[in-house]
Amino acid sequence: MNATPPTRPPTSLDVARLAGVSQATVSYVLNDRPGARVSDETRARVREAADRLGYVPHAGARTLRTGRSGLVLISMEDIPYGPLAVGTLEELDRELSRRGYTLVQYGARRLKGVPAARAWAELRPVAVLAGAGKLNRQAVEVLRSAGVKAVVALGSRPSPVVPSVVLDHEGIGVMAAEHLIDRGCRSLAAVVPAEDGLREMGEHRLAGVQRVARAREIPLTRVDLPFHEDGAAALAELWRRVDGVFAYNDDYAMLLMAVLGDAGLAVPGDVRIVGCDDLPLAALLRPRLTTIRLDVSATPSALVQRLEEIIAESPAVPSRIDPWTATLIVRESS
Amino acid sequence: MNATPPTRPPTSLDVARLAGVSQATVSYVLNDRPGARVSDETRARVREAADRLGYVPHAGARTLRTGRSGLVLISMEDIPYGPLAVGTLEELDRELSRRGYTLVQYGARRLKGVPAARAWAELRPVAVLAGAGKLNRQAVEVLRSAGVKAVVALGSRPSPVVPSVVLDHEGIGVMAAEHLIDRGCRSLAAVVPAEDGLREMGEHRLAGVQRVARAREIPLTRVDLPFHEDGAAALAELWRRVDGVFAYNDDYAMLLMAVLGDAGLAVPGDVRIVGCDDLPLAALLRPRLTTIRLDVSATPSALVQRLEEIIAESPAVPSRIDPWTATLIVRESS
DNA sequence: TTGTATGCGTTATCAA
DNA sequence: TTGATAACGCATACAA
Repeated sequence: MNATPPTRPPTSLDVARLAGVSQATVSYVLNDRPGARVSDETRARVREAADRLGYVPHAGARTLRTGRSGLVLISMEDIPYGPLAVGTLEELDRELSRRGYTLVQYGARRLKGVPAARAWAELRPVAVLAGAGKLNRQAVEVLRSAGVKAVVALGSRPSPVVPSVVLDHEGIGVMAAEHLIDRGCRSLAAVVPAEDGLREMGEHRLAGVQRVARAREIPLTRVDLPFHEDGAAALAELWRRVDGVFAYNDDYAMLLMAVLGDAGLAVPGDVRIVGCDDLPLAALLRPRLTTIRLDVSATPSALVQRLEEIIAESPAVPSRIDPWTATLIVRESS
Repeated sequence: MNATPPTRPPTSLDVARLAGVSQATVSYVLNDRPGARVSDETRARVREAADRLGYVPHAGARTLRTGRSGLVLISMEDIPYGPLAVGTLEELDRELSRRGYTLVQYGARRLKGVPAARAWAELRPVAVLAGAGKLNRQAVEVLRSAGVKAVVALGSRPSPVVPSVVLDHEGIGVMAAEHLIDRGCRSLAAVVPAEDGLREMGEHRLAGVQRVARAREIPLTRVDLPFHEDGAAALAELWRRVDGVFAYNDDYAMLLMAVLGDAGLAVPGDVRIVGCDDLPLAALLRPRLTTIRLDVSATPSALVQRLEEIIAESPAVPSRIDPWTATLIVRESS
């Protein structure tokens, strides 16, 4: 059993010694600074020495010296789950690292009474993306004061205090309602999930449905529903009174289709259902499900571009609010 | 429009000045070091000054000074998606932050030819969790040399070079096969997904099915399948030749149920199907789906405990390999 | 009970 | 072309 080699990680000074140059020269070569004029031969020696030692620069030291960490923090909890979010996140990561930033997902729980924003601030990130709910005035102030250039909210509504990436849940409700009414539905229901993480988005989608229903004078029933068959089945009477349901998302839509089938109702004959998310699974249903998909394909690059603008201008107080909106696509497959 | 206040973030020295004490005292108070004896009155003054300034310590500087970052890195790409992974990750985060560590999800793509491990090493994390595939000998060497105490692989098989969290995919295949055979199936098929991210796990699950089939002398057909109806439907002949299918997971199981239904085959009358993952959605199917669930509820705390042991012992070369295995639960709901 | 001094690894300024 | 040298913010051994 070998004794533990308590070897320190190699530093740029170690590299310098091995290459027989000064430590400053190492820094010049490895960052190939434009201004520095170092002979090709020296460069090669430095590079080889770094390789041999397995030299890896110390991010903390660099951040301390330069004042820039290059970190972009995004909070884990505030990203809705599913294939859409995963793909978007990967694209965002790609886009950011192309420009020299590093995307890092970070927990957003408060620990021992310390608000999450404070933990984020310790890393001195250049930008923070987090749920609108967590970015109250105080949190933003902590971040700003720690030198965070860009604070961006993620949510269903624009944040009053920082620029926001808005997922247009109301728009989803609007499209769903119009779709159903255009196809002859005259009595609507809209599901609001009774799950903690989903209720808020559910209410925003509901708001969109409400707007259309009111404008077109169609009665609308709000249905608060946990994701269980029993609860949905218990509402059998309700389902007989309506001819169109916006099910919140595809999962709920599938739940309803199962329950309505059990209750002897035909879909879409007796009741039309619209889901949301365009889940691959939903395409397997018989009959096929009509669904609404958020098109966020353009969001990552647009977001990164705006981030760079904000970082460059570095406005202490944002002069204006700039919500972005993802666009909707209806995918009708019945 | 206010001009940008180019205010530096406040430092502990700023706090010291405002409180009328030395910078060292600030450090003592804010970390309440056991050894330091500071009067309650001074403590209060320091705390108040820190609050007033919105002082947030600089993680990079602290890391540089102490040699410990407290960061635990986990690669984003190597976490399979879905509700199970999300819950596990949250639990892991909770568990780690209780012990003073900070979990951070980090991209695993290589950027401009720089291997991911090098980017991880720059942050000087205390531990790195990543897909077994990314932790080859060289990557581990880079991490070790950068002072990473614990490197842990995530995968379907124990890594030969570092301790591993093993998700027992072979065990899943074994259980599925035994389940089917015990219920009278005499001709099996097992799906291997033809998607890049899934194929490997598919092969491991298949291996388990194969083992059982061979032992019990049951014929087995391997079915490589992309997630499309058409491909599955084209295999109509195959489905008629078997009476039991392990569908890889619940998504594929639902795909098969749709296709088999279209082909006029009864489930489970003509063909039995076993899925995996225990998706809430799968419970809605008629007939209900038999599924296998990995029980990883104990994994986070066990993992963190082992991490601390490894960090404490700090073995330069791991003296032995310690795979963990998640346990299986069959949830039969037909 | 508190202050002084030092060093962590890096980048960047200036002089040689 | 390259090499000293200082400074970033913090924690800590030691002196007062």
